[in-house]
Amino acid sequence: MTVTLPDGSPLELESGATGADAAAAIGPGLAKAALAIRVGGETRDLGAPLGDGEEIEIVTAKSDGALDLIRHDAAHVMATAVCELYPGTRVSIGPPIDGGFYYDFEFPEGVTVSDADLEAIEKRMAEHIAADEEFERTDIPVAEALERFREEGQPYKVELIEDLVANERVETVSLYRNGPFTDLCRGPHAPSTGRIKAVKLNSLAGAYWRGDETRQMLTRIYGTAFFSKQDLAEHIERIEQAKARDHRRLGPQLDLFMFRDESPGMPFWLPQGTVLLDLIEAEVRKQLDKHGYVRVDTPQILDEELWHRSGHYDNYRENMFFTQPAERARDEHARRFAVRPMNCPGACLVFDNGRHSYRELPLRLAEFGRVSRYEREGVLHGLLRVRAFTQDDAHVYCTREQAPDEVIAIVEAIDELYSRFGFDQVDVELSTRPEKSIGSDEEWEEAEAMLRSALERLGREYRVNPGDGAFYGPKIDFHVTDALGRSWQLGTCQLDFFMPERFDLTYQGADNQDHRPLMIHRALLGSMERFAGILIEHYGGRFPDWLAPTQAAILPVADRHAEAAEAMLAELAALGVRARVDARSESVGKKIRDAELSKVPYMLVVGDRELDAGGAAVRSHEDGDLGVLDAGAIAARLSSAG
RNA sequence: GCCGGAGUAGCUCAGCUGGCAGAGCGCGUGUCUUGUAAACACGAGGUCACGGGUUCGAUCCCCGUCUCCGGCUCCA
Repeated sequence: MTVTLPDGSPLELESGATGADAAAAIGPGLAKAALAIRVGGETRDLGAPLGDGEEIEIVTAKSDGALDLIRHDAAHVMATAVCELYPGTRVSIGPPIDGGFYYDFEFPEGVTVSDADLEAIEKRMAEHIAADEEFERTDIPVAEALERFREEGQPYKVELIEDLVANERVETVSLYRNGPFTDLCRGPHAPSTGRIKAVKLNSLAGAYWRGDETRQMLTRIYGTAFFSKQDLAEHIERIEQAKARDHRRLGPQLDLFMFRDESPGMPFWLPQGTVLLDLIEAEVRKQLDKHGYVRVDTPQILDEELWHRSGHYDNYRENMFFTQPAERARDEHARRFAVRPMNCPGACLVFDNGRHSYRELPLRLAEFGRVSRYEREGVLHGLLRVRAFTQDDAHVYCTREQAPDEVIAIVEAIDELYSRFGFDQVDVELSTRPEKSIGSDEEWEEAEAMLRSALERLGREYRVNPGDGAFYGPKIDFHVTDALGRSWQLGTCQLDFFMPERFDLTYQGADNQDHRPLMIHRALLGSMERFAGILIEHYGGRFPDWLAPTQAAILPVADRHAEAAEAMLAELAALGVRARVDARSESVGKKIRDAELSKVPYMLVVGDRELDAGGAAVRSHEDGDLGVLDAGAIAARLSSAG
């Protein structure tokens, strides 16, 4: 028979030949390097038989997806080690994931495994890898497999097989054996465990069986595997780098913000961080002005009744803080209040003030609105998941005809704003009706169609997230990719027919009749604080000149230069430069070092020579020595960079 | 909320099998008057997260609570 290689050339093989035979026929080097075979894009075991006329490709360490293959192998090896060390362990699933693999186990009653035990598991894995055990596939009938796993006391495997039968009507399943361990597995696998050249177990975590909160909590062990020790070392190095730019570390280090036990999940912004927030806000305001928004400011505490009207009480109560005045705390008939988790009801009350003509629409009400949400313990994460934050929120009231143009304008504002902060890749997601929601199917369909058509008019590619919309309407979410390649959700644009209904909002049309406006909820950055956290990580705390909370550190050489340094500070401040003076009795070297560590982009040394020249010796972190410049030249350099 | 881990000076961390609490940095004071990534000396700083228990005696062992870290679930 004949198969075709990737370069189009034919390869003659005896009928019944396998992937391994094909690799051997091409050359002994390839035979040794071969891990699997790809047939028409589908990866299979090297031992799988080939068919006449198939297009094949030998998978080696260099192929796409090869890492996933050995990481999957490594997951099996880990399960092997774990089952040996903890007899009676029930195994579940162990797939490769981005950057590594995991396997979920249920340990026998009374056994707890902790990070300290990972070393022993790793050691046992190393023995199986050194033994270079083969991965051996067998296909057996479902009935036989069920019996086998029932006998072995592996209920998770039994459940998986039962689901395969129910969902995919399979009649046989495949088993893979390596050494003493046999697992239900679709494959494919490399020929043997020795192909894993470097493996490391990272961490331990609880994980619900099948991701379901109501089901058994399993113990997940995370690890990673590579084709060389060096690749592993580089991977560890990358993780270290990500740690170094973690905003939770940089925030306190650079005096940007802090957290305190007195208010878990609610950041305290320090003077330096507040400057950063103000700078971010200024950029948002530019977009507001450009796109015809007016700003409002509404209360954070509102009557509980309002939240019943808006639907939040029914759909969002678990995440809300409630509050009442002390003297009424015990009076069950007293008015009850809630701290707002969203700004929209307040905006609706603003719209409800007075009568509106169709000529006023679209009415774009923007608010930097502080919201508070009760997030469950265990989900808080630095600035990225908090209990109180400021949304760069806005609610656009418009007619149905106006809505598509409004959505398009919002997408454009988002693109402009993100690129200002160095994010050029923006991914768009459309989320549709969730289970817990209000309104009719027809209205949801109309709203979803409206969002789709706006995206299509923009020629934007987007992904659909079924069931992920807000309870009052479908939404478009905007994601950016940061300097480390991680994706973050920022902005959102949500269409809402229902809130105007619930608040009985109307405008007077050209026909002199009352009409219901449509409402668009939108945020460009989402949470100001979260965005600041993302920016800290994106730039690793080393902000561009225009965004640095402190742009220049003025460093007097000796105590006698302090006065000149203060004069320079005043001059720069007048020119809009954010500078500070380091007047400590320390050496210049020390002051430079401290300024560098606090990631100040410019250091201005003021000594006898500079006094004569009427300026400061400028040292830039980026470009080094810039010579002596006066305040005007320094300010010009900073503003041109912005 | 769930699983695993952690909490010692402002920060980073050491502290053996239970026996009076330690370092570096930072901070304060003094000396030096500093020239492009760390001058020197001295000093102050602690309810060892909090509450209970075991013990002659607890930072250390046990129980509970709070917070943080890695995940799971959740993220409207």
